[in-house]
Amino acid sequence: MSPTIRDVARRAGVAPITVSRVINNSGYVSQETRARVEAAIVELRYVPNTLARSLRFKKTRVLALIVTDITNPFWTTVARGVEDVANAHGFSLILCNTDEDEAKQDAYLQVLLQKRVDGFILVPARSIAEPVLAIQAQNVPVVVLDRQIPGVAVDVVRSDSEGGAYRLVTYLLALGHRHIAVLSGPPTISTAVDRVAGYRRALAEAGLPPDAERIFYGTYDIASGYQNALRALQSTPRPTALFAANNFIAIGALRALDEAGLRVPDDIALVCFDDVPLWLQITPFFTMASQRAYQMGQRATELLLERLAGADQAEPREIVLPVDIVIRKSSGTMRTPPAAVAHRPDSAWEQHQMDRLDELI
Amino acid sequence: MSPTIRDVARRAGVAPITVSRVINNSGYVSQETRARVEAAIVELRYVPNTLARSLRFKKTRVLALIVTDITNPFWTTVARGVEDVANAHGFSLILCNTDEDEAKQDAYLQVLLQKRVDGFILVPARSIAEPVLAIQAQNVPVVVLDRQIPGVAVDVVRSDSEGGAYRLVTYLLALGHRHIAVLSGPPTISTAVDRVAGYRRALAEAGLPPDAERIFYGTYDIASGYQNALRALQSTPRPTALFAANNFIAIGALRALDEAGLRVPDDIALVCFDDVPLWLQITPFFTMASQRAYQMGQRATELLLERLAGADQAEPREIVLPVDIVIRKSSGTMRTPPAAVAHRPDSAWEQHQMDRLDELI
DNA sequence: CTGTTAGCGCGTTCAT
DNA sequence: ATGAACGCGCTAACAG
Repeated sequence: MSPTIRDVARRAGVAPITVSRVINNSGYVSQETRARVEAAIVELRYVPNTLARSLRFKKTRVLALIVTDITNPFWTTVARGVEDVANAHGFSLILCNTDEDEAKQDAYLQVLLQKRVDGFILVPARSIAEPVLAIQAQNVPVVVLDRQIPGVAVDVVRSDSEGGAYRLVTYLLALGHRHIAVLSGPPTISTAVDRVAGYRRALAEAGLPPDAERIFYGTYDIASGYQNALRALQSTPRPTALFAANNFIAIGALRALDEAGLRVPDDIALVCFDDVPLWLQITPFFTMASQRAYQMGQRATELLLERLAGADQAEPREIVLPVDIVIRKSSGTMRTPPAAVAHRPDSAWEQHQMDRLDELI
Repeated sequence: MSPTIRDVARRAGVAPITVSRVINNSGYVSQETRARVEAAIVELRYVPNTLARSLRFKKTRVLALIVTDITNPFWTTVARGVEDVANAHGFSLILCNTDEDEAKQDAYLQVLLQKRVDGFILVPARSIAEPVLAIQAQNVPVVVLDRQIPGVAVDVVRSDSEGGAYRLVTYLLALGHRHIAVLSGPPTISTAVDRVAGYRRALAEAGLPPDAERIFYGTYDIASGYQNALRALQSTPRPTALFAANNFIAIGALRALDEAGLRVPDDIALVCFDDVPLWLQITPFFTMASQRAYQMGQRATELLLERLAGADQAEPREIVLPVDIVIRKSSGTMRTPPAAVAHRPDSAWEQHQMDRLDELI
């Protein structure tokens, strides 16, 4: 069907291997034959077959990125970071979406192993060892992203969830809040647990009694945020501030508060983890702990590429990126302004968007 | 390195082809040998090599989807539609993002052709024939999504941009607006042109003079929406309504209006094409022409799979999906309410999200 | 029911 | 500077 290296060779009156040399710039080829071969390639519209090449090399130059929610801008930003680094090194990327569903995740893992991708960047649907071990059993390098998995020797890139939560809640406490509820994600995921831990540390440090705690686990989506916000409002005394463990939870909570007739921040404060996307920041609103999403993707890919380049034996590394506390309106007026960190975009794309806007303003 | 069919065969004391038959459930294999083979597969953690299989079959069972902006929820929704249908038919999906950059697009096309994907779903960065012809030259089926390309025999799935724009602007006219500006995308892309065409038809039909037209081409991003909104505000008399040709343009425009001290809809109306994502609809706000994004992805994939299934010779088809006009707050109060179509989610996922919310409300 | 042969497209090894 | 032979992992076609 489509022409092969043989067809080109015949056309140019040379041996297949000569065509190969032309394509790959390997070995010696005279100017003249090279020209003939190149002409034949154009005439036949020859396109090299990566499949055969990969079979030969046992390398595909393809990486896989498995995320849990492709509709969340946080993850698409991470994906851009991964893709940019991968492409810069001549790797393609296959992006897969699990919806936090373990069955879907495991199905993808199988398919990708069969495709012989050179490496994985995995956001595990649950903080357990099995999927990582399954990959490692095939001698394929893997980097775990965003979440911790206890007891497994594997590279990890994540944000300081505990610290970010701690600082965010501490800020609320500094504003005078004494009844703060946390709306978290699934207790099976380390980030959800870590953010609760940061919350608890802040409360404890402030000397609040244990019964001040209002902890609501759920899932990392809008519906859960809505539901748990309603629950939180039932607790007595009613919280004066809500801490949402991710952006979607915050959006769901905002809707619940809106329906309950509560204005943010006048009637109740609302802060969250994760950026809402740049383009929701029409009027900067959410006070939040902003993860460096793009950078997370970059660093994870760099780690993976290092493994591929031969750092096979090196000790597993854990990279914990800092979280930026961004003070805006949803937390209300502060009495003693703490040191606020300005929002700093970390993707070229995001930077570009902001630059374009800045030029115009 | 990783075990092959041969290793399994040796272990089980059979010939390689027998292992193949077990794996693929093809041909006859006795219960007993099957059991031995399966045991060997488990012991060796054997994973079939898709590369070799694809080389043999000249089929990869992989589809490629090339979109122009993966950060726009419209496109991730489309991608879900594609992926769901593809997976249901045993196909994997490679998702690529071009940022409306032709060079990036063409680079991806080359890589994907080399990977021998079985088919393409392409959102062309520009409405020109070359990229489609390049794919067809390799005898690979391709479906063009969202945009028209004049003079090329190819399957197309798109929305009725002209009609949607017409109805949206007609609605504004019915509200009494006589000075309406349109903020569109690149004149090189059919949707941007079509939406302007619908706008013009509505104006003409209302008997407005040609000088009532206020047309601003740009790009499909926030910065462009911001910039063109500012320009539009300069025209005299100042428009009383803006029509943004996509969601990101609307968001940029909203920011411009905010900075200009204009409230929507009290001081100026703002309507747009494309959904803003579900989770921006905290308080339903934008009046818009909503494309059936998920369905677009589905239909495109179905068309592509039909071609793969052998409908090779069939005439090119063009599927034009209707656009739903959704009346909400950003257009202001109406005097004579037209027949508004309720927003109807068309993805299982979106439906799920809404159901969960509805249950709770 | 099971095995042998051959070839998918490419590139390394070793000749010439 | 160019080419022949071989094998990457798998399976269709044809024995047995």
